[in-house]
Amino acid sequence: MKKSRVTLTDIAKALNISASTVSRALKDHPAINKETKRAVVKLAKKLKYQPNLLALGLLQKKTYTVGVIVPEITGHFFSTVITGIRDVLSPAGYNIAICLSNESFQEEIAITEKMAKTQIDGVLVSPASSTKTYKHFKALQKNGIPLVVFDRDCPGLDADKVLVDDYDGAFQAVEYLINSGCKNIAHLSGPMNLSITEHRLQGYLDALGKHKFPVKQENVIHVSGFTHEDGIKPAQKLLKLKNRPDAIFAMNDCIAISAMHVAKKMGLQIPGDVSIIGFDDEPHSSYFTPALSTIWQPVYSVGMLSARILLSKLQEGEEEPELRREVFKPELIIRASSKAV
Amino acid sequence: MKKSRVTLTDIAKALNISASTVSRALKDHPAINKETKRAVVKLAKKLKYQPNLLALGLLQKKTYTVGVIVPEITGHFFSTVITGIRDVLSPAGYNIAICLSNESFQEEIAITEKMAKTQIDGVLVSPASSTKTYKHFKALQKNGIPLVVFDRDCPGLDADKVLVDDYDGAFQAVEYLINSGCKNIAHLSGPMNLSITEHRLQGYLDALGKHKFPVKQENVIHVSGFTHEDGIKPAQKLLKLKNRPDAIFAMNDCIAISAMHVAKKMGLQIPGDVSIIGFDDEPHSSYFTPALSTIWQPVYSVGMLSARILLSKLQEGEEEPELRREVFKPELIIRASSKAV
DNA sequence: TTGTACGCGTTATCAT
DNA sequence: ATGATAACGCGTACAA
Repeated sequence: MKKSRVTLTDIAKALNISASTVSRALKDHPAINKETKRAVVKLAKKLKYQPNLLALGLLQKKTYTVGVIVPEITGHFFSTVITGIRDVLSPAGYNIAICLSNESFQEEIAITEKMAKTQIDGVLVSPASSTKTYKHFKALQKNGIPLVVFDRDCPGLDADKVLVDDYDGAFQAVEYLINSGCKNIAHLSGPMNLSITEHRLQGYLDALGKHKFPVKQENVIHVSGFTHEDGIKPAQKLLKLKNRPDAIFAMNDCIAISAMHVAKKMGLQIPGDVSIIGFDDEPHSSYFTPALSTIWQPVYSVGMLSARILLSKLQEGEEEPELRREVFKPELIIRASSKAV
Repeated sequence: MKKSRVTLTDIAKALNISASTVSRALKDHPAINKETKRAVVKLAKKLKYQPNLLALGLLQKKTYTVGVIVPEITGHFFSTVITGIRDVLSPAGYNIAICLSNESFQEEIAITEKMAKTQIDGVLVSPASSTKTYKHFKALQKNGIPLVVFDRDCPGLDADKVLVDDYDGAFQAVEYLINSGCKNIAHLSGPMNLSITEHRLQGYLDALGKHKFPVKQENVIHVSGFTHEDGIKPAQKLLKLKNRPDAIFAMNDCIAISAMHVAKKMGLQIPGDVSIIGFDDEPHSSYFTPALSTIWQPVYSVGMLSARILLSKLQEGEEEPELRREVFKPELIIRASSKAV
C-alpha cells in the first residue's frame, strides 16, 4: 500500500477551507487571516506537510535544480570543484544533480537527454575525454537550458567557459626543469582529444622551443587514462629509453606518482637522476617520498565562478548573447621531486 | 523569452490529432494506426520531443530517482560505492541523485527533507559523523520511502543495512601486529559517535585483550576528521610518548599516511621502529614508501548490494517487514609498512 | 479575507 | 483506431 504523502488538499479538507487558502497561509501571502494562518501552519507542521516540488516545477517550469556533469569524482579535482559549485548554488536555493559520465561519450549523451527530460534549469559540464561532438550540449542550449563549460574546453562550442591556463602551467613546469639544469625532458601526456592534454602538451613543446631544446618524438607518451595503472607502462617505456630522460613532466599527479614508483624500482634517484613534476596538487602529493613538485590550480574557485555565471544566466532569465570566458592562472609548487634552481 | 519545450500537445496540434493518440504512438501501444504512428514518431524526432518527467512523476507518484547521501566523495571509498550503486540502478532505469552531507548533521537533515519534497523513490545513506538522531530518516520511512543504510550503521534504526565488519578488520590488523612481535600498539581512532570508529576501536581493544596485552589510555587518540592534516598532531602526540609505540593501527589510510609522514620526519624507521597499518586500501596506498599495509573492503560490492536491496523494495512495492542486514568481511593486506610474521 | 476555476504535461479510462 | 475527460498537486488571476 503506497502511502501517499500529505497534500495541500488534505490540510484544506481537515480545516474545512479551500486549498488556495492553505497555499496562501503557507507562503506568507499578505491577504490572509492571522487565525487561519496559524491554524494552517500548525496543522501543516503536525502532519509534516512537504510541498510537492514536482507539481511546483510543472507549474512554474522551473525546478531549481542544476545538473553537474563530470567525468569522474575519484580524484581531488572534480570533487573540489563540486564543493565550490555547491557552496554557491545551495545558498541560492538550487539543488545540484551530480552525474558521472565515466569519461564515456555515450553516457554523457544519455545524461544530457535525461536532464532535458527532468526539466533541469541549467547545466555545468566538464566533458568526457571521449567526447567528440557537442550536439548534445547544443541541444540543451536550444531547449533554453543555459550551459557553462568548466576545466575541459569544448572548442567551437558557444557557451560560457571557466578554464584554467593549462598551457601556462605546463610551460612554467618545463621551464623550471630547464632552469634547474635538466637537459632531456620527457612528457607523460594525457589521452588524446582532450583540451587539457593538448594545452599541457603545447606548453611543454613551447617551453622546449623557447630554450632551443630539441623535441624528441620518443620523449612524449600518451597515457590512456588517469589511474596509477595507466601510468606504469608509459613510465617504464620512458625510463628504459636508450637516452634516458633526466626529467619527466607528467600530465597529472597520479601519473607522476606512477613515474616516481617506476623510477625508484629501477634504482634511480629522484631528483638526482630524474626530476619529476606533476599537475593538480592532490592532497596526498606532498606526503610522498620525495614530496611531489606539481602545478596548483584554483580548483575551488573554478567551481564557484562556474556556478556564479550559471546563476546569473538563471536569474536574469533573458539570454544575453555575451558569452564569458574566464581563465585562471595555475601556480608552480616546488617540492622535493625536482632539483632546486 | 523562456523557450518552452516541445510537448505532446504541440505535436498533436501540428498533426491535427489528439494528445492521447500522440502519447500512444510514442509508447508502442497496440491499438494504433501504423500510418499515424509513423507520422508522430517522425515529427517527434524532428522536433526533438522530450517527455516531461515531472508531469509523469506527478501522475504516477514515481520519479525513478533514487537519492544517495554520503558524507563526502573526496576519498576512494564513497566514490567507489557510488559506482557500484550506479552500475545496478542505471540499467534498472533509475536515476541517481548524489548528495553530500559534508559530515554535517544539519545538511543531512536538509537533504532528506529536500528529497521528500522532490518525491524521490528511495534513499541510500551513509550517515554523517555528526549525526546523532535518526528522526529525519524515520520521517522518510513514514513517508513510505524505502531506506537502505550502508557502511556506517545507525544503531537502533530499523532499516535495511549493508555493512562491513570493521570490528573484524581491526582485529585482524592488530592481531597481525602482535604476531609480528610488536609490544606496544597504539591506535589512531576516528571521530567519536561514528559506528565504524567504535567497531574498529573495539576490534583493537579485543585483539589486545585476547593476547593479554594491557590497554593504555595514552595509546588511543581520536582524530577529528579524515584529512591528512587531521592526523598530523595526533600522530605526533603518539610518537612523542615517553613509552613510544612500536606500532600504529590507524582508522584509515589517510591518517596512516600522516603517521608515516610524522614518523619519517622524526627519523624513525618503518617498520623497524614503528609498524603502521591503515584501513580502506586507497588506490595510492601501495605507492607510498614504504607501501602501506592496510585493510581492504569489498567497496564496490557494498554499493551493488545496497542498490539491489533498495531495488527489490522499490519493485515489490509492498513493504516487507523482514529487514536485511548484510555484513561483508574485510581482508588484511600486508605490504612493507609492517614487519613480516 | 476567502473560494473558484484554470493550467502545467502526461496517461488511463471511457466513449466513439 | 482515435478523441475527450479526468487526475496528479500546486499557485494564481479573478470573482465573491
